[in-house]
Amino acid sequence: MSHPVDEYQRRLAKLNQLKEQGQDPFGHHSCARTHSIAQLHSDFAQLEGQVVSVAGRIVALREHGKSTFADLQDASATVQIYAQLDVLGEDDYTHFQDLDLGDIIVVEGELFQTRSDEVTVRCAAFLLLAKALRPLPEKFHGLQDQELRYRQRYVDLLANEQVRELFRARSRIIQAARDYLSQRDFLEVETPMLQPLYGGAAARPFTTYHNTLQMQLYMRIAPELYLKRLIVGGYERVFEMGRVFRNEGIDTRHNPEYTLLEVYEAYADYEDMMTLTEGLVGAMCQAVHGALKFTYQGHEINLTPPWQRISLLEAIREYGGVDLSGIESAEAAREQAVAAGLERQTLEGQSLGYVIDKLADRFVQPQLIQPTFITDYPVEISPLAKRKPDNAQLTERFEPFIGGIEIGNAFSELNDPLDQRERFEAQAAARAAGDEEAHPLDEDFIRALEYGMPPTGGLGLGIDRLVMLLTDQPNLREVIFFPLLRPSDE
RNA sequence: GGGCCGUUAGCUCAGUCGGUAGAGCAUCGGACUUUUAAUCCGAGGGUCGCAGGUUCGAUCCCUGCACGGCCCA
Repeated sequence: MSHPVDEYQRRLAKLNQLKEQGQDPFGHHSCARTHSIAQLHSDFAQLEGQVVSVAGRIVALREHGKSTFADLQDASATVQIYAQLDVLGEDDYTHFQDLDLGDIIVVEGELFQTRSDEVTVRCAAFLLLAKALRPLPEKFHGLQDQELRYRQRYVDLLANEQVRELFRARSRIIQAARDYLSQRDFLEVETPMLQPLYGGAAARPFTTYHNTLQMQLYMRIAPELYLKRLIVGGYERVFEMGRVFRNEGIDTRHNPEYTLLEVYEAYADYEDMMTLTEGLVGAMCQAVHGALKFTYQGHEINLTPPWQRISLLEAIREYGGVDLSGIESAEAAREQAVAAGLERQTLEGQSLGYVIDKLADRFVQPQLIQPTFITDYPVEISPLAKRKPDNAQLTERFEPFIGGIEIGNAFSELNDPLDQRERFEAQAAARAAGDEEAHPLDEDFIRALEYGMPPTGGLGLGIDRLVMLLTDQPNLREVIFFPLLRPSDE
């Protein structure tokens, strides 16, 4: 080799050499596995001395001249393979030595223990099932570069066991939520992701186009308005867990597409939704911690019900030191907010409810480490929630917070079609005034309410954020397999 | 959108008060039949993110850009 050859070229040459010898690693191979690798360990007492067949990726190679050790990894575990010249014969042993880190093989041989008690397969035969043309990341540190980890999650996963485990935890958490609801007779349903009109949240949508129908469509920002139509239709307990799409910024707690759980229960109200939230989030926590306690970024968090309940205005007074009692105009609230340290510019022209919400975001939310329900949100920022019986300016709504993070939103659903129309009209006015997150008016949804919707409690939970909390991750992107990134140059 | 930080070998990271760079792992060659972050001997591998500027000379200083991270909006 007069010229330096890079690793990819080296491996490609090996692949071509194999093909010339009549072997195609990517061809059809029967790879009858007798056991998962985890079974070799768990059932070693029974399997010792027997011939087993396991398959996986080579993640380590230790060559000793006339014998070679390899570590083979499948989805369940890792096991050591021992290849010996006098067992395999010269040709096969040479082929074994030609294997590279990352190659995927199937190995057959007797199971034994080395003198240091390592469970090991004595390789009697092996077959290359897939050639890895690219080298693995560094074996001890794995792949650390955050950008690469997200862009090439497959490498992150194959190199970092803790990342594989993290996403298994995500799956268990989601399964726990489904089980919890199914056991309580909630029906899992599916509603449109492509919608002619979007609604159910304050957010800007992604827009798309249907060619044949020649119409603009929106990716849903929430399933809410469809799920409530199903309550009108007579189902009493429904839920949907699925992706929603919001055309807004990306940060440690926002990804443009994320997984939202929405639950609706007829003949229930927002207080029932608090109880449901406590039970549901508790079950999700149990699924990964086996208890109602966990640690998030150094904070001990206890999910034992009942969670703290405090109204939005009380919370602002208690946690933020801003007393808005008696304040009725947006201007007066804005002055208070600016005095407290909010930027005037962001509050200009906004409603009283908006100012209150911003005060809470800034001064209250970060302090809500233990699970807390903030209740009684202003009606102008809650266009789908029922008003409080004793105060028409507030709604029967709450947001749950854990670890300083908002994890959901819930209310007694507004079922008065006449009030709903007025709310939509107020939203239209807000939109005309420049609020791009205001709801468009959905005539068909009002018509559905006009057929009569029973009193209903509704709950939305941000699944990614809950997973982030329950797995102690500081960044939402850590719990989304393929977070959205700008394309790189390469 | 703003501020701060990062981008050096395939990977993990050092480093150069401005004189074109190092380690470990990985790779290649040699030794080694119970090792396991194997060990020992030897070797190759870099447009130091991209583009300009300052300078005799830039990976290092300056400006812009790209991508990412953290914080703020």
